[in-house]
Amino acid sequence: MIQRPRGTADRLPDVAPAWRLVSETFQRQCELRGFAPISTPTIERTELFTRTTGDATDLAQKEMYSFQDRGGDSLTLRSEGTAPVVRAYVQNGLHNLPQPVKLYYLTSIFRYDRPQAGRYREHHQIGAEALGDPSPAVDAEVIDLLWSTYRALGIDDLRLELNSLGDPDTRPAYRQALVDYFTPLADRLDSESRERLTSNPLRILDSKSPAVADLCEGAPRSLDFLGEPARTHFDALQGLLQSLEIPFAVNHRLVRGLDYYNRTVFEFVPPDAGSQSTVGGGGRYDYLAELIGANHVPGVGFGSGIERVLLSLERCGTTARAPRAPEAYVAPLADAAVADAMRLARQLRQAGVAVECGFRATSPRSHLRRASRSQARLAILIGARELERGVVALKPLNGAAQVEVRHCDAVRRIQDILAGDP
RNA sequence: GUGGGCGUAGCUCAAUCGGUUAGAGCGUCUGGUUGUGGCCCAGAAGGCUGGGGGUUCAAGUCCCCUCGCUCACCCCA
Repeated sequence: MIQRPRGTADRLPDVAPAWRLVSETFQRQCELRGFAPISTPTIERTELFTRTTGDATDLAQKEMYSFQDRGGDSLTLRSEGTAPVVRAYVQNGLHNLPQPVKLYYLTSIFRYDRPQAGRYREHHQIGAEALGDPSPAVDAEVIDLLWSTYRALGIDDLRLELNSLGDPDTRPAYRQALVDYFTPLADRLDSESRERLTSNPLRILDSKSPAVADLCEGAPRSLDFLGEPARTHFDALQGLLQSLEIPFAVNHRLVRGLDYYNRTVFEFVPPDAGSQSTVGGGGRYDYLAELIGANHVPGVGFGSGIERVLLSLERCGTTARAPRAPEAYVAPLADAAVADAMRLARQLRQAGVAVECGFRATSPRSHLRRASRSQARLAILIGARELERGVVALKPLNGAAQVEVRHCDAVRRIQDILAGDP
């Protein structure tokens, strides 16, 4: 049998309540802050991702779902949320709106990677981007949005880690300092880190190898290389987070996996920090727009994996409320009653009553079994007898007595019964 | 891309040393005398034992390959 592609998932109805809780909670937090929804295409030109993400990143080197379309263009399934939003901002002239432009999205992300716990080839992210304003307050606002979303979901055990990577004019000096530090220690680095010494020295700091981690302890810190504006920005951000009472810890080894970040980077990580444990993360990317050939547009944002938020939700014991159960169940007992049953069901639904309809004429026993299992509070029976006399039988499923009402009064009487009036 | 574990019904699991027609619980469907639910009872449907090859008189069981799932590495969310 044909099965779903590796690393993808069918989302069955039983997970819908939790999923909806996450998306609605996030949406509400966004709207409380004036963030507006945006969606971008599932496919983008491949260069959008390769030029922004960075050539040396794993994402660009081996994780993109790229293909040629029939016209010969190279397209890529969205591998990351930020670059498409920046592209859309520029392409649609959103710089003509009051700045910053605050946007949010809920979207699928595709990365060709080996699946494991909390990691999929297609996963989903909630994300937000604030474009057009370089102020540290915008960084704080964006972090507050994500933090508040987690809190509103009952997730209170994530650790916020923070760092600043500085600006492009100071990055080379820091990069060189790292190279100078690690080069004499090269024989103690693993092969991957040795390669990064030339390709992407910052990412050595990210290594989980214990031996490399030890070496990182003594490595130069990005904060010591910040220029004056970046320094001021970072200090201001920390002050704002403190006044918002959002706890955080500076992590000198936090560098993030995408190259376009400058200044602020942050991650929310769970306490049982496994290896791929980031629940959400982001940062500032003031030079991203230029990478795709646009004018300068400062920006800051984040992405958070919904599947991982769901894991945190479970860990913290948050449960979503069950979906609405049908209130009434309409049971045709004779073939001639099916049309009537469906018509009555429609009238009830138009009146706002959730109704499940039995589709096949069968025994009362069978219908009532279904009605019970459907959680409906009331069964509405229509058989040959009822048709003949222009009535329907209403049977409350809580054991109360069955009553007969005229067909033309049915909707009103049913609403009364469901409302609790006799 | 690398390594470990696991693949039997929709789900959770049995099946002795390699031995007859692969079973159970749950779930699903049907029925339990006239048109009345839950509980209970009965019955039915549902399996190429992931797939392919090999060893053997005989394979769910042993061997090889492959696919899938899963966990970890790498990396990300």
